[in-house]
Amino acid sequence: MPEQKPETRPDPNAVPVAVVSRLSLYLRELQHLIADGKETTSSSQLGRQLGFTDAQVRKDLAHFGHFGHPGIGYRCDELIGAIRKILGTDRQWRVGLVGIGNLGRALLGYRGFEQQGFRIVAAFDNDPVKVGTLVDGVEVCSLEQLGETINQQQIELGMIAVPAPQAQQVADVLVAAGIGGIVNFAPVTLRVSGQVCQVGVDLARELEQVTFVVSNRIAGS
Amino acid sequence: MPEQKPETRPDPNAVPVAVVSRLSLYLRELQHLIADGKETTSSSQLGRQLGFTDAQVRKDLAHFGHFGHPGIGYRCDELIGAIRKILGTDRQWRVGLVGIGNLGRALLGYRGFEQQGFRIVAAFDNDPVKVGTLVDGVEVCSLEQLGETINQQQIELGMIAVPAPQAQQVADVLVAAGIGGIVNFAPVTLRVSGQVCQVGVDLARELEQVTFVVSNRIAGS
DNA sequence: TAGATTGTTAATCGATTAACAATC
DNA sequence: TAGATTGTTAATCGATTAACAATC
Repeated sequence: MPEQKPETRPDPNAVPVAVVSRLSLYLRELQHLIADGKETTSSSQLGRQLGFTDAQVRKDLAHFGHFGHPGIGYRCDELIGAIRKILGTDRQWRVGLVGIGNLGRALLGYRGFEQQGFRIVAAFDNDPVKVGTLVDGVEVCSLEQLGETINQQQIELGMIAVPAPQAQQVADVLVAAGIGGIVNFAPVTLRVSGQVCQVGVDLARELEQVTFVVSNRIAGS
Repeated sequence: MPEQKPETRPDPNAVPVAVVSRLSLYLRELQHLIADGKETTSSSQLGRQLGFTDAQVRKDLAHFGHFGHPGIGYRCDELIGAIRKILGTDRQWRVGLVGIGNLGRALLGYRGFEQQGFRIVAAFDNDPVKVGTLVDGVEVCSLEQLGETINQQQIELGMIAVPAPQAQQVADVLVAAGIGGIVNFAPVTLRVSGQVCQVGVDLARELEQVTFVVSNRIAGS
């Protein structure tokens, strides 16, 4: 009797983070292709546009299943659906935003989130002047209500946009409230339980990557 | 006669980008240590706090010189100076910001840039209502003045915070004006001349990295 | 069919880690 | 000195690329 063919559902820990990060890029590119009226694409086209080899594109996708059609390529809409399912963005995610300063306000107003399935449903700040006000249609709550609201509103993801010194204690509250994952915009490395996924975004750091290249290019040439 | 010992100035292309990206993290951590009154640290301490091995910390730094003291470790202020020099942030950089929407305004107000040596000296938008106004002390100029102003104001770096469909043409103008590097916040892959360093920051993409982990953790456990 | 393109294996390449002599 | 920690080499590990049979 043949063994039951096991579902190709790889241990997510076995998938390199670099692969997942490229998956998002493939998704963006496919969305652009669809917008341009393209029905299908190929690993070499995707690779060319993003600066990868065709082999890498195929290998990355092969981690998760067979999405292509030999001789044809990939159907854009099919692959978009597949990648969204892999990334978990085939549904809406309820997001809580902590810190309504300059950056927080921008995140609240940023249209790019909704397009990809993210909805900021609650905002928090400890400035009494801001609490109770409506920013982009979302009411600002006090930080004291953070844990409580996470549960009531069924918030699954948190974004931290508070000043660096406050970021860790906000993270602690989010974790205690059972948040699933955190995107942290404060320039500190957070210590969170291994149960909670954390990604850090440091805007100045991105600029530093550029200055390294620019400085050394000028010096070297 | 002994050969002139060549300056340890490695081909910047030979330094993996991952190393440079960690350099920024070391810098942040060292700044926190200084703020806490610490004078010295060690590769194992830095590694522990950031989640790397001690060997990796030493190897990364060894790409650029000998900054440590055997038996002692690293002097925080010394290493901060060394890393800033490597990253090129031992001086101020003049930055131009294109796109004064939600995100652009936040970038203008973000304090984290100045702390690391970045100064936004010009802002651009093609909305006539915004042109001429003052945002965070910076006058908003028309996009038509972009190329001209880059040169007059000696702007070396550009940040793009316009909607995705306009990002490429903004990048083209920046490149034509001789910009050194670009940080792009629009969710598109820009095509720029190889002479210009480009880094992309896609906020939704960061969230997708989190949802991947959260989705699959829940599914798997 | 001929041409195109996938999924996958094996080979290559590069990055991380472990270990240790040199140093303070 | 003994203990601590670096810088560096060699060994390991993992990721990328090249190549090609299978497929449409």
